Amino acid sequence: MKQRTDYTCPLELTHDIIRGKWKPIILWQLNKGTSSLSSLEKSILGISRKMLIQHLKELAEYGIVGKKTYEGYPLKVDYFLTDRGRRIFEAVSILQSVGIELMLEDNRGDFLREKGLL
Amino acid sequence: MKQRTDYTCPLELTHDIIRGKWKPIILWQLNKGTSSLSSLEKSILGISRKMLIQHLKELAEYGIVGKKTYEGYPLKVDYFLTDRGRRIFEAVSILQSVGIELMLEDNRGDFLREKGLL
DNA sequence: CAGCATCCCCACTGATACTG
DNA sequence: CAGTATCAGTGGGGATGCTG
Repeated sequence: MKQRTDYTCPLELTHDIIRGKWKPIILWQLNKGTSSLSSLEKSILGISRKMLIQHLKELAEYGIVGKKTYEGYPLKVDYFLTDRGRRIFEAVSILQSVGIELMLEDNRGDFLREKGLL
Repeated sequence: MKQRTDYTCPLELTHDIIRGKWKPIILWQLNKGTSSLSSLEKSILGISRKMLIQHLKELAEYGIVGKKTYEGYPLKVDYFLTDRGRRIFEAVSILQSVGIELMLEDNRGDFLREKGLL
């Protein structure tokens, strides 16, 4: 993600980092314990492998996610939330609760039930 | 902002709403009490009037900001955070603290001092 | 002071195919 | 299974000028 050069506030820096379309849902899945590329890919509706990797890399650059690579075949890599990632997750968690509220108002309770959120 | 059609999670809905480049800083300024278009414009470095209005409108559509128009000339309009907006502000507030942390690590303490954040 | 209309660019994203 | 490379589209956002 492109970073702006003039800031009014530090929050713009963080926002530029997590603006990416899939960033919050990636953090959400990581927090749930999903840790491999392929399981992340399967758990996130509509994401492509390219974007998944790109977003994970950006999140790692800013110390929001960590990565552990294991030796040998088949290849195995675990992604996880860092302490900082867990702090950002708190913000994502608020987005989730507001999202549920918005969907309820919009008569999308069926979706929420499907997902086991109601 | 374009909304996706397939969701893994309600948080993606909220994220699509606040993804806009200036949305968080607008919420931040509104929470500080900045309420008119022109004062918002002046307080946010780099924003254009077009984007400011567009983002305010989108935030209003989802009940995150409210708008009060006064009669008479000169025109006067006040924007403000709704209850929902204040909840989202909690998330923005987390972004702010992480942003400060990131800037400190990146030796940008001078910027923070200029802004009175240190 | 508040807000709308247009034109235009490029950054973000998606699709597809290939490699260790 | 994890990751890279390339090409193409599109819509988000910047600039500018006009209106109530």
